[in-house]
Amino acid sequence: MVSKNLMAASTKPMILSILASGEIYGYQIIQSIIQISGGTLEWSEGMLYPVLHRMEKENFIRSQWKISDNGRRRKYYRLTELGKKELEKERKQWMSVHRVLSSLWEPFPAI
Amino acid sequence: MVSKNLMAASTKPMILSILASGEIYGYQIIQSIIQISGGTLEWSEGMLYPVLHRMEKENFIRSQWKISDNGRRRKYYRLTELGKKELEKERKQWMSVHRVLSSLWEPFPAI
DNA sequence: TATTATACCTAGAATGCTTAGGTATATCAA
DNA sequence: TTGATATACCTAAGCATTCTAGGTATAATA
Repeated sequence: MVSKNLMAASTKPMILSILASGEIYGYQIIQSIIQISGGTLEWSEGMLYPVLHRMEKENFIRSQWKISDNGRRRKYYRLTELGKKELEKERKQWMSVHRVLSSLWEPFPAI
Repeated sequence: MVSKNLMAASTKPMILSILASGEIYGYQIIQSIIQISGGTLEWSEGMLYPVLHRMEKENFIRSQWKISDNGRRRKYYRLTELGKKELEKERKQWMSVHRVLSSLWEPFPAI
């Protein structure tokens, strides 16, 4: 189980990162995260969709309805140019925090 | 500048980590973080003190007033046993999220 | 004597996730 | 054919938590 705060901080970069490798629909994003994390991250639909909607409003991603082979309607998302830049920002931010934490956790912290 | 969400997720583990190496007072925690991060993380007093108070209420840390050499009163904090366990939890959670992000960012993600 | 740095505190605004619901349809077993 | 399950989407409102913007007090310095 991952804390609320950590969830909140990681959803956006994760979604952007997943979308960086191509189009994908919401429900599938959840499955991917569960799979990649080996079940450690328990993403719910209720937390995913609002984030997707907000990111679309902010022009980081764009959506398109499609009908799959089995007749289901799915909303596919893809990254915009702005979204690619945002991903880079998020990645840098995450890494800068991670570096600080790492240096605190190392038995012999860097000077 | 680090996003609000990422701030929210990292303050607690950072404070616990800093306190793991010994007693320290609030104002000094801010200076440490600024120094360790090379100025990347801009911690304010307004965000630190409420977190310290909450963590003390939750019994992760304990405080004690002391008078420094120059006569200033300072509130020193130290980790409790519960706080040490909490730090371990936080560290594990952070790493599990970091692993997922890393695998998404690697050009050749691990199978 | 005035300014700056140190050192603490908090109310309330703003933000934004999570809970807890909801709809609709395809598949599959009984 | 009927019921259960999985798929696939959505949202209102509660709740938690930072951040803004103030506040107090004192030592050091100009």
